[in-house]
Amino acid sequence: MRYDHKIIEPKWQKAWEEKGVFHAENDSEKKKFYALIEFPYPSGQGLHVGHPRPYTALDIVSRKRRLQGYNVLYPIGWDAFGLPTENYAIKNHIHPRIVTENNVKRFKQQIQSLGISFDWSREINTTDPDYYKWTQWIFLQLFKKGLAYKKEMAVNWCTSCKCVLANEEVVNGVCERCGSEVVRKVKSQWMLKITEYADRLIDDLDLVDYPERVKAQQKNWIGRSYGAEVDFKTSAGDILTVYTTRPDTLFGATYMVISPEHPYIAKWENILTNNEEIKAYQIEASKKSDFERTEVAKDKTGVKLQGVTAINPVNGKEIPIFISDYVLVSYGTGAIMAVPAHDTRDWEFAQKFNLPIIEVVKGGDVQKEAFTNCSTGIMVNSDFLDGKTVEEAKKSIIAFLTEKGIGHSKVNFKLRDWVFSRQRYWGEPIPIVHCDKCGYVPLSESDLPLTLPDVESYEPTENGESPLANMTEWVETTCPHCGGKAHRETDTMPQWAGSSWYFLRYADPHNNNAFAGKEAMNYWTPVDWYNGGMEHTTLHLLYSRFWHKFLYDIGVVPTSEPYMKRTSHGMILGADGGKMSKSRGNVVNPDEVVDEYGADTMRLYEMFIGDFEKSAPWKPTGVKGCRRFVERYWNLQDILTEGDTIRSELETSFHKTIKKVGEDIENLKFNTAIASLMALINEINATGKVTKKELEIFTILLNPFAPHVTEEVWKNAELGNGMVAEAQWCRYDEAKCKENTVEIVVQINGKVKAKMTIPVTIDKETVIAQAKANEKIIPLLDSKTIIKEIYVPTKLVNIVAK
RNA sequence: GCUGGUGUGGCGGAAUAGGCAGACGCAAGGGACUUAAAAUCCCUCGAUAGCAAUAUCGUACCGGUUCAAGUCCGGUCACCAGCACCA
Repeated sequence: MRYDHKIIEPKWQKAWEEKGVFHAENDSEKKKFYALIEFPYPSGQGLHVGHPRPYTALDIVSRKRRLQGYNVLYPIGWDAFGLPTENYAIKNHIHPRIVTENNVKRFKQQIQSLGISFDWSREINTTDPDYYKWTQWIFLQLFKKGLAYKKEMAVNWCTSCKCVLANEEVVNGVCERCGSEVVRKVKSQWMLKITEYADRLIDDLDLVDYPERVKAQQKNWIGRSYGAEVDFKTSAGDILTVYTTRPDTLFGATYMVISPEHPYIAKWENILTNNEEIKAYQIEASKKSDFERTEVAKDKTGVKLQGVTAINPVNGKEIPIFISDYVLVSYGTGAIMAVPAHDTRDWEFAQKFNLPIIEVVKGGDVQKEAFTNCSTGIMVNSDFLDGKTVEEAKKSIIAFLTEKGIGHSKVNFKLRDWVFSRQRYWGEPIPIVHCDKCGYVPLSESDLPLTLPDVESYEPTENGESPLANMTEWVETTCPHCGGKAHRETDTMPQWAGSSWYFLRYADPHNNNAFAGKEAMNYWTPVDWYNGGMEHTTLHLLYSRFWHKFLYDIGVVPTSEPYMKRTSHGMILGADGGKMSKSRGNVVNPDEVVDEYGADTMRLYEMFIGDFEKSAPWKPTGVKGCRRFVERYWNLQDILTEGDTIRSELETSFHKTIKKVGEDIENLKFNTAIASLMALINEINATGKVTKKELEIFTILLNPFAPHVTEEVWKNAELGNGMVAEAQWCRYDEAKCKENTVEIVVQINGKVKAKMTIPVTIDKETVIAQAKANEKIIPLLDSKTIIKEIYVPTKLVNIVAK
């Protein structure tokens, strides 16, 4: 019998789909398991071999769970709104809907050829009005709770996409998608108050099982810091409030800095005597993009405010105020107290402007550099704080400030609110109208979905308005509140909207009355295991946790966290070790691999390639090795003999392998699971035959990895007709995982000198006596004194001798 | 600079809880089968010395703990990812 994947694989894929064996049941008594992968963006390029890595990984887990008797939900859909599709549509004059349809068709066909056990009956698409109706519905709830608001502000503007970006979408000063320059632009934008959830987004990470690197990155991004706000009196009469994480160093504050955008500058115009100089600096600062502002980070610039000074509240000293762009208007109060002795930036600034540096924490040489270590220092030059540790000083100064009413403790975050509107066509319309009388008015829920109108041209406009703005007929409408004239919001939602809640829809994808039914969510959520890329840690993953918490707060989802467990896969690189990309010419198309070697081989190689969490280069010769393994397995059929037991000489190996494969799948160690199966088949082949029982067990263990060939062998060997319904995951006997005898090493002074086979039950004295009697050991111990004898059961004997 | 991670043969990578470093696979070399090639099967495969048995060295680098260190501790270097004037 020849192994022909081209016949076997389509045959089983068809059989699975016809029988619906992977359909999850909503009314089930069984235990549930919800596995989730990040649903793909159907791009024009189709899949490359990187895509199937996470799909295959969770497919293995899902298939194993089914064999263990779980009711498994492993769904798929399309995150289909977004710029690449829109740009393609513009270029080729095809409607984005058509482009999306075509791309989805191709993606679907590619994914189906891999034999992933997705429940296709629950397929969703974010661009489907029946779907985005609920995306809009959630937006309305956010609006009603005051968490969606419109604000005129400086935003990130991608010069190529002609569209605003969220902070999370700006990477190294350029657009995350297209790599073009990002500039600051003042625009009126819809914002979501993610900052309201900052604390919970950090604290609730304790409730979930995420990799440390993911938690750390989210915490970092949210950037919580503990400090104090302190009021400084100024000669202008106004109180200037600063935020500091080092209130303990207040006695060392020798000047203050406010950001160039600080509102007091305009307020003080009549008092200040160097307005021209100040204005010139403000203009200079506003011209710089964020990128430039960080590029010149080392060189401090600024202007002293002439005519206004401040008073240090603890020692009454008069200190100058500067403006400088190293102070950001968007963080804290936009103003700082500068303590050059204990802050690197303040130190640099003080050097340049020749300002006094007063040491208040002992431990460094503050004339040479700022001393910022606060774990060891002791307070000096600080009146009532002298002699205290930094931590003690923090507490007592905050108590002092609070008592005097000139300060209080304060928590700050780096996280900014989420800029939520996009000046593009291919996204969910924002269901809001603007009425001159009533302001921003939400559409009634019964008017949802607000569908995207067909437009002639999707081109982004030069003036920064959405292409929808030209659709007068659509834009002009009546106010749902007063019935008067009003116009629709023409910006659309960002790419991340539809993906912020999609996993909920899978629980109940055809529900017309809610985004998902309560019972369905109670049963299926939270997601048990979510695998996705690291690149989404501060984007999709953070956004969807935010939305979910909001939905929890308004009582429409049953859990406060959406995903119980998160794992992350490494990238598949090109054979040259670089990232796969068209321009490098190192892209491998899975279709070719499936065609030449079959989906089972492809899946095995995807998993065998290396540590799942690390990136690894794709090697065509490695694929061959996996194909050989599949054929070796197939050829077991030629040496099949009757027998409903495992032969005794293989018993230990089988039990060990069952244990190992099962555990490795749970721990993302697919590579070693496959390695142990390879080792077992080598051992079987060495005996020249295989019993039916042995083949059955091997087939079950291999099934999650290589589902097609195992189904075929299952049938050929007359084990049954379909594994999904019939097979059960194998159990192992812990006692049988251990050999009766074991080979141990004999060391002298930690170096291996001999090996011997002993029964596992042997006692220490006997082993050591045997070791000393070993013919290789006797001459080596000759004329030496034994100092110590160590026996590690089943491992080794070590004789320490001089 | 801060945070998280990584460093093991020619290559991808293994190595419970400190106990034989290099599992499994790839590549390479040799052999069998074949008219020949492919496929398959068998053998070798960290370095150095040796015909060999064997010996010495070897998990980025330096040092430490231990009978025993890839693994633990202290320090250094390199690389990857994220953040970065966040007071």
